[in-house]
Amino acid sequence: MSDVAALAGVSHQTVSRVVNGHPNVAPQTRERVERAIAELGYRPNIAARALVTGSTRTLGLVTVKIDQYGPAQTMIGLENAARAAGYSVSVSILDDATAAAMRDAIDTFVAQRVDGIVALSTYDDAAEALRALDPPVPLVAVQVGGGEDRPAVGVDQETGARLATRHLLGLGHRTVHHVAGPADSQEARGRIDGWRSELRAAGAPVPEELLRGDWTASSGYLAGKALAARIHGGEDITAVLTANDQMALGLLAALHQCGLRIPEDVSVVGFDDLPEAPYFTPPLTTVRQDFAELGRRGVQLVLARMNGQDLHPEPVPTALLVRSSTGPARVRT
Amino acid sequence: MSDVAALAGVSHQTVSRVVNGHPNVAPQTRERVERAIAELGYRPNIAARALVTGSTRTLGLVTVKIDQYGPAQTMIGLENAARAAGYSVSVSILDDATAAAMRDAIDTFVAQRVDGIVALSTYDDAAEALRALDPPVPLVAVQVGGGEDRPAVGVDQETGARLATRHLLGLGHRTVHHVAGPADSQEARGRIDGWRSELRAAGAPVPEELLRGDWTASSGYLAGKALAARIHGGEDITAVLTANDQMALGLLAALHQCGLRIPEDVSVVGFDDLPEAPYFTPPLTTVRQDFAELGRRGVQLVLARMNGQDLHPEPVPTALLVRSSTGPARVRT
DNA sequence: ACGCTGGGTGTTAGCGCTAACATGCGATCG
DNA sequence: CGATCGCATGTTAGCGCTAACACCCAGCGT
Repeated sequence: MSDVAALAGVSHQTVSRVVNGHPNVAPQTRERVERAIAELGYRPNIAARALVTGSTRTLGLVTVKIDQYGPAQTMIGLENAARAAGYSVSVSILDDATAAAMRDAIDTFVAQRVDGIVALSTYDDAAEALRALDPPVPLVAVQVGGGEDRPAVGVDQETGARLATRHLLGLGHRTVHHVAGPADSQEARGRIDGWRSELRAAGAPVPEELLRGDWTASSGYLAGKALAARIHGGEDITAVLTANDQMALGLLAALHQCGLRIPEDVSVVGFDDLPEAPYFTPPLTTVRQDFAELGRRGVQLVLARMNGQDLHPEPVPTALLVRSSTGPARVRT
Repeated sequence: MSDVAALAGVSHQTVSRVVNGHPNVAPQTRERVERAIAELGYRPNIAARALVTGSTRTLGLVTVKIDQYGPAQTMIGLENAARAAGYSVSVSILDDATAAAMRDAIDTFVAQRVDGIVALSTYDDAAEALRALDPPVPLVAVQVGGGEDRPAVGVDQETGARLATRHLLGLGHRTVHHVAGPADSQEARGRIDGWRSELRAAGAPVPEELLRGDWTASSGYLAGKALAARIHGGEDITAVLTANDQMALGLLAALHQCGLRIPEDVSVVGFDDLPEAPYFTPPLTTVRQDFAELGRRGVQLVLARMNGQDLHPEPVPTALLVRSSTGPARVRT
C-alpha cells in the first residue's frame, strides 16, 4: 500500500480511502491512485483489514453429506447469495454429523473470525450439536429443524407431502403408502407428517407399516422389492410416495423387475425433482423443492442476524409436478 | 491473548508458544497456560497470525457447474484432503466459465492471501483464463487439461473410453457410436479421442457423425431420439457410448419410447458411475471415475507446489463396470 | 573460580490496514 | 473582513499476533 501511495504521491490513508470508495477524495487524486494501483497490481490485504475492522466479510458454511443433490444445490445457492452480498464462503464438509465434528468445524470458523455461520444438515445429531453450541457469531440453521431459539430456514416439507398424497388420492387410490427417509432426519419426518395428516384429513386408512430408506436408490430398490412381494401376496397397494427421487428410482427398478407396471399397477411419486426425473422409466411425478431459494434465504437470515435483526423467514414452498408415473387407480378385481 | 497471559501469569509470547506447540516451554507453565485458555475460551485470531506469518493456511477453490455429480464429488475430496492437511477451504462457485469471472474469483483469493488455489473445471474458457493469469500463489488445475506449464491432475479419460469401446467391440458389435459431451470440454474430447483410437486400433469403422450433448439427461434424450430415427431408417447402429451417465439415462428413455430394447437392440455404455446407475432401466454398464481420489491428488499437487516441489501426478485411473445395458450384437437380418 | 552452554522466559518491533483526529485551505456568511 | 464551515489530505495509534533478540539462571568443563 505504501508503494502505491509513493507512486501516486499521496499518503497511504488516501490510498485506503480510494480502495474503500470514500466520498471525500478529489476525482483527479482518485484517478492517480487508481492508476498506481493498476500499475503495481496492488491487492489490499484482507487479513490486515480484518484485524483492524474486526470483520472478515467471510461466512462459514458447515455441511454434512453434500453428495446428495439437494444439499449440493443449496450450497450453490448459499455461495452465490453470499458472494452477491460481498461475502466469501469458507466451507467445511463433514463426513458424519457427529456433535464433535460439528463443534470442531464451528471452532475453526470462530478462530477464522467469520462474520456468521450457516449450518446445513437435516440430521438430528447435527441439530443437537448446534443446540449445545454458543459461538460468539450468529449461527443459523438451514433445513435443520427443532431449534426453538436457533434461527432457521427450511422447505415446507409437510405441504409438499400433502400435495403429493392429495394428488394420489384424487386419482382414486384407496390409500397411499410411504417409503420414508431415515428416522433421524427432520426432513424425512416432515414428509411423513404431511403424508399422514393428508390421509387422515381425507379419511383414508393410514398404512401401519412404514418403509424406511436412507435416501439412496439402493434403499429404494429394497423397499420396492418388499412392496412387490406384498402386492403379489394380495395386498392392495396401488400408490406409493417415496421421500426422494433417488429412492423412487430404485423403487421403480424393483417394481419393473417384479413385473409390475407403472402407473397401471402402481403409481409412484418422488420428492426433490432431480434434473433426471423426467427421464426415469416412466417420467417421475414428483414434488419440486427450490434449493437455490433455500440457500438464498439462509444467507439473508445470517446477514439479518449479523445486523441484529430478528428475521423469521417463511419456509420455502414446494410444487407438485405431474408426469407419467402416476395414474388412476385400477378397479379392484 | 493478553488476558490469557495475565491469568496464567506469563507473557503473551509464552501463550503464543503454547498455542503453537513450541518445544521450549516448561511443562507446568504449559499446563497453566492451557488452563487459562480453556477458562477464557480463548481462540487465536487467524487474521492477526496471517498478517505476521504471511500464511493463512487457506486454499482457494474455484469451480464451475458444481451441480454435476462429478465436480461435486471432487470438491468433497478436495475439501477433506485440505482439512486433513490443516488447511481451510474458501470456495467460489462460478455460474459460467468466463475468463472474467475466473479472473475475479482468483483476484478475490489473492486479496484473501490464500496459500494456494485449485481450479476445478473442464471447460476451455476456464482453462484459457487460467493460462492468462499469473497469480502470486501456486495455482493448479484439476481436470482442466491443455496447460503446458500449468500443473494439473486429471482422470485418464482416454483409457476409460477405450475400455468401454473395447468391451462393446468384444461383444461383436461392428462399430460403436458416441454421444459426446460439449465441444469446449477437455474431458469430453478425451473421451472422444479414446473412443476413436480404440475403433481405429480394432479396424472398426469410425462413424462420421458425432452426436453432441451437454451432459444433461435432456440432451441425451434428444440424441436418443435422433439415433432411434436413424435405426428405424435402416442404419446399422447397435452400440452406443455416451459421455456420461446422465445422458445415458436420457438416451435410454428415448430408445425405450421408440420401441427399442436395451440391450437386445442397442447396447449402451455410460461414463461416471453415478450411485443411481445400477437402478437405471436396465442397470447401466459404465466407466467409473474416482472423483474423491482426483480431489485428493489436487490438494497433494498444490501443497507440493507451495513447497516448491515439482510434482507431476499420474492421471487417475478408471474402471469398466459391466451391468445389463450391454449385450452381444444381434445378427443382422 | 571463570566462562560457556542452553533451556525457559520476557521485550520489542512490525506485519498492512483503518479509525480518529489534525491540518490546511478556499468558499461562505454575518 | 475575520469567523466559520466543509472538503481534501496527512499523521498517529493500534488491531493481535509472531520473529528476533535479550535476558536470566542452572549445570557444566576447565
